[in-house]
Amino acid sequence: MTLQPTACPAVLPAARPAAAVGDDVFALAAETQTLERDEVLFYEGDDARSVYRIVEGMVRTSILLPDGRRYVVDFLQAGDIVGLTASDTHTYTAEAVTPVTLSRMSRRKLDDAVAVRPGLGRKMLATIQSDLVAAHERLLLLGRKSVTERLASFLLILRDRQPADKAPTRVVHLPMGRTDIADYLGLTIETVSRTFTKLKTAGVIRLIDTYEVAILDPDQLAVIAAGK
Amino acid sequence: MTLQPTACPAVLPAARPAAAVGDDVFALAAETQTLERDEVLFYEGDDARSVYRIVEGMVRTSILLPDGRRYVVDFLQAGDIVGLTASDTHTYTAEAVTPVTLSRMSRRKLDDAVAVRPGLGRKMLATIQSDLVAAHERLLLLGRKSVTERLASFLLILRDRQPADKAPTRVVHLPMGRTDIADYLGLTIETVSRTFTKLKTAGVIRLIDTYEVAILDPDQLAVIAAGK
DNA sequence: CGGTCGGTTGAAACTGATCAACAAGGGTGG
DNA sequence: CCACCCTTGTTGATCAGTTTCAACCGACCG
Repeated sequence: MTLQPTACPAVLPAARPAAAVGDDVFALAAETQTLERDEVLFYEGDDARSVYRIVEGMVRTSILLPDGRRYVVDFLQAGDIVGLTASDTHTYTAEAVTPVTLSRMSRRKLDDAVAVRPGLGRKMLATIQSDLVAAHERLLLLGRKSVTERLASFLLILRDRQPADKAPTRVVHLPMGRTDIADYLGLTIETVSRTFTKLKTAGVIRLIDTYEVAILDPDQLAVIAAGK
Repeated sequence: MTLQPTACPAVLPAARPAAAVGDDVFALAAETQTLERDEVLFYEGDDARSVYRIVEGMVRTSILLPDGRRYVVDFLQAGDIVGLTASDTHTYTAEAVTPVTLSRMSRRKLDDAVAVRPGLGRKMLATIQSDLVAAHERLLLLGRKSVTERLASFLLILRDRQPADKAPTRVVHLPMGRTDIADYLGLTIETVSRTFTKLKTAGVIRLIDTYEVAILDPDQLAVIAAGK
């Protein structure tokens, strides 16, 4: 029995260990649920009665400051788990960025499953530890990186998370709006927009449309993301 | 069997569940090690062969960007665990802020202990989940809070982590230098210094000396930290 | 076909960084 | 034991980057 059941991604745009927790468990006893665009799955502070595994679509998790400032914790995709927390209430709000399909499982059932299968607990531990590493990388990004470096990092993160079947991943799909990106990177929408333009002018990317970016010079983008 | 073995701190300056993992295990089979001020415990990238529990003193964990920009991940105190990672190499550097005493335990031994005592795995899970919640709060802080809000939050975090025996916690001890604080809050030392002065001038705190701050108006400080 | 929403672009204001000087300790060597 | 130096923190002046305010544009919808 070991503490490192899965290898941890070493590079900065941490690839998510897709479905690390969900694979088996959610097959057992989960009901399907769907969400419209912008529909809320749960609010920060709600009782954490269920855990969800995303089947399709994108979910955004966020935290609000009393005066309305918002911070987007993460964008979650197919295979990712939402709502897993040590607390008995959710620490963030979860909403649908696109139409979403997900499997819901009661907290109780998941706990039972963990009791029966110790390997599951280890998988959860590994998943959360990799989330923590990703959070540390985000902290470095927010605390010490310039706007351009942040956006470059963001594009690379999204590219590396994209479904593998879209093989020649030169095109990054951005299902979320500029406001979401701004709240994820700690910026304003205007600055995000300007920085996209800047990268475009520099010849590093091409803006196919608002929700589609072509990476023209991946190496250069990586250099920028790494920090000058 | 449940996923929430310990209550999760609800308020923002998350109190650390002191020694959540270490209590029992490190009593079994650990050797003591000491560090001088600024001595390195391990570097980012080193093999993660051991896990440490701090007995006394303060340790800082940090990550470097290629060009020298630094980000302080956290300040760790007596009871906290250092070096616990899912990866087989450390994802950050750990150094002594003050002279430090710690218990060292090999990764192997800890793994064995976890195998024998399933409750231990759950404790680790809870500890890491609370770390993750703390990381999310830091992300909000770095992404969306002003300088004054950040420093106020920092003082409250440190106050709430202080040993309980120093009961009327109106005085916060800052073992670390201004550079460390700046790298923790994503600022420059000049800005940190100016902001201390600003809070002092506002009558919210008093600077006893460089390493000691008296909180004159805790309510006001909390209001500032919460975001205006 | 107007209205609304989200995104882009421009100009001005502001916040925090940078550059620079100075002060206060603490340690070391004469 | 004292003088000096080196480190760390504070304060001031200027600068740069990002936000804010504002206008405009295009797409989607009713």
